[in-house]
Amino acid sequence: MPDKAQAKPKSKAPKTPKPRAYHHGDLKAALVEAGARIVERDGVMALSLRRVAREAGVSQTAPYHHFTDKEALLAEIAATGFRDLSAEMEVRGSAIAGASPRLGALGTAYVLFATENPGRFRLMFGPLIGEKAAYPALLEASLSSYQMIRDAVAAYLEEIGPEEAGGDAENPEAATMAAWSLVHGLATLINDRGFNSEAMGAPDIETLTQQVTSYLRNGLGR
Amino acid sequence: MPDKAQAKPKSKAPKTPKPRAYHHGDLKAALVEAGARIVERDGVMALSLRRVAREAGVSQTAPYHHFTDKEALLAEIAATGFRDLSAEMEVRGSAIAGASPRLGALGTAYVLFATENPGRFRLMFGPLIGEKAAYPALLEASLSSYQMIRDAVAAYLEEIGPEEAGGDAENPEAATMAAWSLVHGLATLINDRGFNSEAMGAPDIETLTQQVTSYLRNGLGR
DNA sequence: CAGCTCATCTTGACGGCGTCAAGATTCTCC
DNA sequence: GGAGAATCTTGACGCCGTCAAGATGAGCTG
Repeated sequence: MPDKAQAKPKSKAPKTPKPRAYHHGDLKAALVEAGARIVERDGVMALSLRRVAREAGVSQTAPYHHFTDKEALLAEIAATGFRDLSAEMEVRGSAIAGASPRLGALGTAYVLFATENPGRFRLMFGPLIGEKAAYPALLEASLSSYQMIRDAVAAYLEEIGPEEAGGDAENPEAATMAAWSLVHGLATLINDRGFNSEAMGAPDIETLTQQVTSYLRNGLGR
Repeated sequence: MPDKAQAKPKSKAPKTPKPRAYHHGDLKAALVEAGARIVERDGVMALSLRRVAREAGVSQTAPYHHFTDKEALLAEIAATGFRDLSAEMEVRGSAIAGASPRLGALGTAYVLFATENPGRFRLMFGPLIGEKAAYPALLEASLSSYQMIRDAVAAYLEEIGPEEAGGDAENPEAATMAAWSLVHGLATLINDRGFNSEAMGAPDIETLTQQVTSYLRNGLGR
């Protein structure tokens, strides 16, 4: 690497404005990105720390200066998955007026994210990360996704009114659990298909999701 | 290298009534059993082929005479999981009259199996087995579990009558997908908890399951 | 600028892993 | 009882996660 002689604008600031830029630039982010690429390309089981380091162009032990162990790197990749999931739900849901179709849009976004990013989805919920709550960034990102669904469920319960929603209007946790469970189970079963996904009469994933989630909406609203 | 002049097994049964009893007795079943024990005791990630062999008292390569590779052993363990799941659903559901409570009993059995056998449950649906359809025994066992749920859903749709069930009475696949998705997602989320399972107002898993599945039943029946 | 300090990255090594190759042991069957 | 196949063992290879020790370069203080 010849020219890295690029000097930063020393015009000011004894403090570096960038967070960190030592030898590599930003190896931590590069490792997360390389890991996510491997997971999606070759599957969860093909991801090894040495492979990630190789893909990032550094030695095998370089990651240990940014992550305490392999699991910590996996947790960071999973956290980016939750952030992307939240972003996709935001994109698909924010433009839609009406709590019921908005809830359906969130479910569609959830299932679509899972089927378009199966590697990271398996990482986010699979057993490769033993204690997910041990990683604050992962916990926060997952709670953020949870709250997006919870807010949509609460808005839906409020829209249909208290006499329809029963006591759930004030405590939407159980209804949220049902909604998340439904889309999460559907996404998991689609991803681990091979069982018989085409056997049912649903042409594509989007309509299948709406078909399945409609059961819950009808149930929620009585 | 020192003396292994230990007396050989003199317990010489002339005719083995069992299907196969060569050196070990029935190593294949012993390996599956040891593997399931390790998975439940120490988690999915702690299961290695060498460890299973050690636990069964044989050398590291002995399993290769009964399974083509590690994944094949995992698939066999997962298949026993599906068989046990079907058995538990049978036990809980068969004694119950009425399609609606019977469907609820199946859901409860499903979630209880997942929470009582989290290791095997993760094996059955996690990413450790790449192509699940590549193992006939696993495929058959999982299809058998699927059909138990499908039959219960179909019976329920028939009980509530065609005008309530809509067109689903003749093709219960979508409704089955919804039912399976709901309990499967709930089981997964409970097992990977640490997020916030106690936050909602459900005391134990059984009532939580009934609470959540009641949404779907109300939805299915109108 | 000199020099210190520390974060960063490297090389080398250790034990455990999945799996193959080759040899030893034991069962089945004629 | 002997042939052949099934079963199990020892040994080895390369990849893995991770630790220890050293090299390199950035930023701070004087």
